[in-house]
Amino acid sequence: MTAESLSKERLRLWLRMLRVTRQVESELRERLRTEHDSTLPRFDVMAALYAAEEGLKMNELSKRLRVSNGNVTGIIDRLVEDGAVERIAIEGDRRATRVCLTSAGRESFRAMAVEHERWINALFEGVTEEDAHHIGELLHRLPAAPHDASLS
Amino acid sequence: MTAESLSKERLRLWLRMLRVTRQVESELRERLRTEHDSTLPRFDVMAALYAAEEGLKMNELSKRLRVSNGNVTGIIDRLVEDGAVERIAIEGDRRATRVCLTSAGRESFRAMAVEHERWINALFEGVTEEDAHHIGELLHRLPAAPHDASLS
DNA sequence: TATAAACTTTTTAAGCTTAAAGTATTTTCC
DNA sequence: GGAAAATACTTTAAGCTTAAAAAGTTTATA
Repeated sequence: MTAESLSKERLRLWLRMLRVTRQVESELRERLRTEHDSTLPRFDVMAALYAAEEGLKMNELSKRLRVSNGNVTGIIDRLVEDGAVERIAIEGDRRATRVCLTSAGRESFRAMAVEHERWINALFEGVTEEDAHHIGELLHRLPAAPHDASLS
Repeated sequence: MTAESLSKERLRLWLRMLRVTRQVESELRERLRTEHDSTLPRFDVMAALYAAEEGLKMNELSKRLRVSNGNVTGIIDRLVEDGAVERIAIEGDRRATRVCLTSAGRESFRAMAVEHERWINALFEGVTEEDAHHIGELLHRLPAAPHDASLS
């Protein structure tokens, strides 16, 4: 195979991945909106906080989700308004704040997470366990393989 | 395998796809910005217009890119400002407009497209032609497989 | 031919996203 | 101790994104 055709094949693969990912994101966004009055970014933030027993600092959240600092500030602002999250001062460092789910936030997340997994399972109906495993392996060879295992 | 573990495996696959896709998008966005003073949405729109000899109506563009009408309006507004695109009245239907790349727009897109393919090829360096082909096939089983071949 | 329905696009309001600049605080190190 | 650098976060400006509403135009139909 020529380098030419390899390059084209990789480009095709990328476009296909992009299309599938956008479609799934769009479905998730729609359902979070209509069924939970929420959004995908909010869900992502809440998932990260749910997994962290003691909450996270803003910059940890930002690193973990790979989004900008300012972006996290805005999303947290809104989650605080909604009563799902609280900012807690950190002893001995007045620059930073720790962010935690409130118990209402935890409850709300649990409800979304159960459905989220159901939605994904349905959307990926055509994918067998073997397929999933196989694609997963191949994805490791793609960019952004988790250099930091804690982020994957 | 239990339905339980299949569901978990699919969820893991989704999260991995999402991570890879976001990483690649982030790289592309960064390079379009620094090297071409452009953005990914602009690139997508220009790609669609480049492929359409006679340009496209706004709603065709919107359908093809799977983004909202209002979104397309804004992107086209900015491309028109930049002189990359022009709106052309359609004979016999004063509701619609046809949108075309200007020759400056075509030239600018060509330059970006060449590099874009190079970037993807480098980012997907670890993927052989076989892999690419294989994942591509599997992706057909995922949601949003092109029901309309003209959109893939 | 009216007028209702459908279509095409833009506008609006709200939120997400980034990079860059700004503010405050802590750490480094001379 | 004090200046400089690093760190943590927020603000700002610009653009992307959506859903819903609005405005104008065309088509269907009664």
